[in-house]
Amino acid sequence: METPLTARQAEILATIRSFLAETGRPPSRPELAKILGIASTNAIHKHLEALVRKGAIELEPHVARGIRLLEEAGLPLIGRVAAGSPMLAIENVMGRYPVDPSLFTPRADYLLQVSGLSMRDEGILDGDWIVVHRTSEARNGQIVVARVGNDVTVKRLKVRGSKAELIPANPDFQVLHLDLERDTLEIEGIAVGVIRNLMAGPPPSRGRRVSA
Amino acid sequence: METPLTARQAEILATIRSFLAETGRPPSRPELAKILGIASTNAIHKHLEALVRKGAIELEPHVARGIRLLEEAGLPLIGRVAAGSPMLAIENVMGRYPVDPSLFTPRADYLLQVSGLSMRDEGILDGDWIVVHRTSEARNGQIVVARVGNDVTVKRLKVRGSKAELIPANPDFQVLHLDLERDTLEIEGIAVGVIRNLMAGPPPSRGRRVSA
DNA sequence: AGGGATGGTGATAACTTGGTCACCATGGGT
DNA sequence: ACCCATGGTGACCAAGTTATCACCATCCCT
Repeated sequence: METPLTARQAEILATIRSFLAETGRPPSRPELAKILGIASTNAIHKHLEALVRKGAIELEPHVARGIRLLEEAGLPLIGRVAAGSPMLAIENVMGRYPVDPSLFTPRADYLLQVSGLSMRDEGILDGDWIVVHRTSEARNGQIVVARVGNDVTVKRLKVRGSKAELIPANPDFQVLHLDLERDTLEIEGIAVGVIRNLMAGPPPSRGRRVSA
Repeated sequence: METPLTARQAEILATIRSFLAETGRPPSRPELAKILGIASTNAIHKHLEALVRKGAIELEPHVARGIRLLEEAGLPLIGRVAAGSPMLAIENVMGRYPVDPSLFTPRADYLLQVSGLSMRDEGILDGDWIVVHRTSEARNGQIVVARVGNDVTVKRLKVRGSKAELIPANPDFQVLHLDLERDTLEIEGIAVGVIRNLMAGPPPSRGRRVSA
């Protein structure tokens, strides 16, 4: 979305989305007008034109229900995270994959490819995708995606008072001890799932990836 | 689908499916007629009525593009497999989940919930879902879903001549040796992926499940 | 004070689409 | 030889739908 949508336009877009999810077909202008409590289909028409201008939808001219949503489908897969860059920065996105966010709870927001074996004993292996729910709140014992300085890491979290521990699931790796009054610990999200592609083998882990 | 579709009806259905995938909206009758090289929209109309009778689609009356596909979405999750019953028998299906078959290669056909830790060192844990591609052909070294007698099991396959081995990934479990001239080994499919729901914990593995 | 984007009413013309009728051809089953 | 389901052509109307006109109100910005 190049230009930000107004509140009303976002409402129209959300209505289109839910209509599509419920009925399996895009709404017509009269249908949209009825749902939104608008008397004239022309108001809808102009809203749709605004959404086209702002790149949110496409309209097929002279075609009934010719509305196409232009959102990117699927979840972004995050590979190596450039130092200091926000997790979802374009440079970190390796692609989008058709994973249904509602398959996991809480809702999945993105995928994070793991490198290394520090969570091996939790069944998280090199190259696996962690399914991440974006949140800054995590509870003790949850597997979190954390940012410590410039590094992004996946570990089990344990907090007691001002002391925090990031605990690997592999005796070969060391627990990371943090003093919250001195060190910065940012929670990027919590791991809600794992996806492994067993036949993806060929390119065996090229490039630095987020260390688990 | 209660009644089997004719070849032509299946073709119509496939056309609707691909039109929907490409444009995001169901086709109108004239559009279908044009794609299929049919001159009269009435032929389409009668085909659609046939598809409704056979339970393949629903039609919203007096609504443009009011075609709804009635296929079950997502992949079936197979839990415990009743002795001797085919893998996909209704009694074995615990539900359907929105997993995109094309996310894995070769294409995913169903999900199989694993019980036990016999594949622990491959990062396959108790309760994980194995993503399975249905095939009777497997190559050496692949993780297969195999039926030995009445048991369904997930193991790594190794065949040499008439001898076969089903190898667990956990030293606490034993390799299963088979003589193909005496024992029956049916390959149900190969594992192409793993999905783990980290927050699904609550019901800790109730009921017998397919042993890995 | 004026201009422009946004959000809306009401009406109309033109086109798209669904529903239906009459009629025809083919193949399988009785 | 007959019936019947399937598959198709051609034509028509009613309803659904898109597109466009004139006109109005509010808010923000210069």
